[in-house]
Amino acid sequence: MRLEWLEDILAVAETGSFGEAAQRRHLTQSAFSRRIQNIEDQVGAELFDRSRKPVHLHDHVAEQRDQIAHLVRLLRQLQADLRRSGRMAETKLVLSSQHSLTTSLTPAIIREIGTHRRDIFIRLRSANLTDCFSQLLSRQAAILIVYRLPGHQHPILETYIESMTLGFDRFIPVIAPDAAAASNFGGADAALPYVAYPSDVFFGNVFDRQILPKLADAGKILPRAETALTLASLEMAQMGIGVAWVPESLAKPSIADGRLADLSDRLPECNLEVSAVRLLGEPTPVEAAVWDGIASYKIDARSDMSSGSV
Amino acid sequence: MRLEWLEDILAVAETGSFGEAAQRRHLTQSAFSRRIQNIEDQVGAELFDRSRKPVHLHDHVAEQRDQIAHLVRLLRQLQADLRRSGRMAETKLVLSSQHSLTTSLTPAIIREIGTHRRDIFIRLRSANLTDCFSQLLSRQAAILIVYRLPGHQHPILETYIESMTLGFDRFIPVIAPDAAAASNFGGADAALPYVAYPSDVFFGNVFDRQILPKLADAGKILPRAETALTLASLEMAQMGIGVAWVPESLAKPSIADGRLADLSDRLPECNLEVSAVRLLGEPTPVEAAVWDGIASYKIDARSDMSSGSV
DNA sequence: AAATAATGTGCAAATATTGCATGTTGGAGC
DNA sequence: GCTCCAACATGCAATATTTGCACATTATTT
Repeated sequence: MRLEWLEDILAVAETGSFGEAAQRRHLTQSAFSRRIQNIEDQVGAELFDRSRKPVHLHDHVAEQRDQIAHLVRLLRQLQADLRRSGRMAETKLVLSSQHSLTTSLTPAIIREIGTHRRDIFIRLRSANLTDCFSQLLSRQAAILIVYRLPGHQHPILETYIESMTLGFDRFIPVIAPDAAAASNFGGADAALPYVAYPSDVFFGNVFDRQILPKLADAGKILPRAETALTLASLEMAQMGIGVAWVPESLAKPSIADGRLADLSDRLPECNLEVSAVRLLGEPTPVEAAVWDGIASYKIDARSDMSSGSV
Repeated sequence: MRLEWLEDILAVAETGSFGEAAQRRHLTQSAFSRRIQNIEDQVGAELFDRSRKPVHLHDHVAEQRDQIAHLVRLLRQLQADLRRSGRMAETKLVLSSQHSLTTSLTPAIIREIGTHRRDIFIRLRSANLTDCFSQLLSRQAAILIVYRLPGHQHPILETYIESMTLGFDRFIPVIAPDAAAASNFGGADAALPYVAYPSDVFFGNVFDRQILPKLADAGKILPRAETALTLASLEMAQMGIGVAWVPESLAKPSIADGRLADLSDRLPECNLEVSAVRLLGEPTPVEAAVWDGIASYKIDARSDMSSGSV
């Protein structure tokens, strides 16, 4: 198995044809065709369905597509790590943050640490809440930056982890200003169109437990779209698809320049806490330094979080 | 980056020389030497220190050794999955069990499911407790078989998971029979030699919290060896290194044929619960079937667990 | 039943890999 | 410091793989 092969397979999956994939891989179509044949020989199975043109991924390959993409990332990373030649051998650290924080608070934190300790190299990963904790448990990440509901627990027992509150944020309803004007959210006539989260992601949970119960008439809300990504939800709100509940820090720039209206005075909202998490135990010196750096960066998200670059 | 290359690097890491590694990789030393040079060219960094003979891994490569081994496993697995050609596309499931259960109860469970549903293919993974939960969170495993202390919680909040008690086991002290006879465990004269677990693994925790407090004189125990693996601990007890606390189900065969003596009448022990765990949410049909199969297999570990093959 | 677009194949040139024989080099022993 | 040996590198020729080009084949469209 080779990284090249995985990239070839993904190229076909993404372009939908050998010809286009060949272009992308900088090969003639014929050479590419035989490369695929070779891959199939080596793997020992037919990967593509040639009974139709253009070719089509076999089901068992499509199933592995995410895994293949994941392995491509890991292999590239490994190559980069091997090449890095240990120049900063003992001063690197993986920090994982929840997607919705990766574009708001986390960059600011990393920048802050960078100003204090130029010798520390931080690799930022972005993932959903459970993946973040999964990375922490498997020590693929040393520190997490995640949201949590004030007064609630993290997904992992506190006996395994140490956490630190960095600041506060709000989960607020927003919508495109024209759509806000056109509709009467206080009234009970029209159903409220909104952008939903799947209930198995963090903000889906927050919505179900904190927002839904506070809605005057929960039956009168109408999911118009669903996405697991907060950024996509924000985008849909801007497009006027419906109301989206998002972290205030994320919506702040859009609200400031008028692309979004804050509806938190008319619709329910709730508070969020931003916290840093690490495993209990003996931290490495770098980990301790970064942890302390983060500690010195505690801020009030409501005023400062949007200062993180987007 | 290629799987072959990773295997080459590991071969050098494990054998400590190009010559031996070449043999293991079925190549002449000269060909192997140039392969390594080629790998270094492609990666863009020197991987081995040739200033001494035999060659020596550079630090930044040694650091990545675990990651490389991990990637080798993932790539082999991917190849197998691609080759499996979807013959059993929708009827496979990953079950992860704590190391100490992988050799006792888990095989029996899998065998049991196999008799009911020949069409289901179960892939068994073995890992430590936190890795098991990490796999569950990242959906690399659908179901876990793990120990837990009666009345205690799993490492992950119960709001995310569903668990089911399969049976009971005991965490008991054992030692080689001759060593047992030679020493007076009731008396307070001699320090008690024992095999310790690191405190960051599950059984280390169990020992610290459940066994240590019950020892008459905790100062009088003397760690003679430390291992994270229960099986290694069992082995050391058989070699007479000291007392080892292990799950009764694991020690049962050795106790039965006289290689180990059960000291639970003279030294503290505690109960363990064996449970199955899965994520809350909509299970796939296969997952539901396996869960039900496991449910029908609830047993009393004290009498039946050792029936699992070793 | 063409016409067309997508993929496969024969062939020769270019590259890459290997084994064998042999050259170099670190380090252990004196 | 010298010698020798084991460990690694390299020259070379044989072999295997990969590629582009031109063209054949096959599915889809009209």
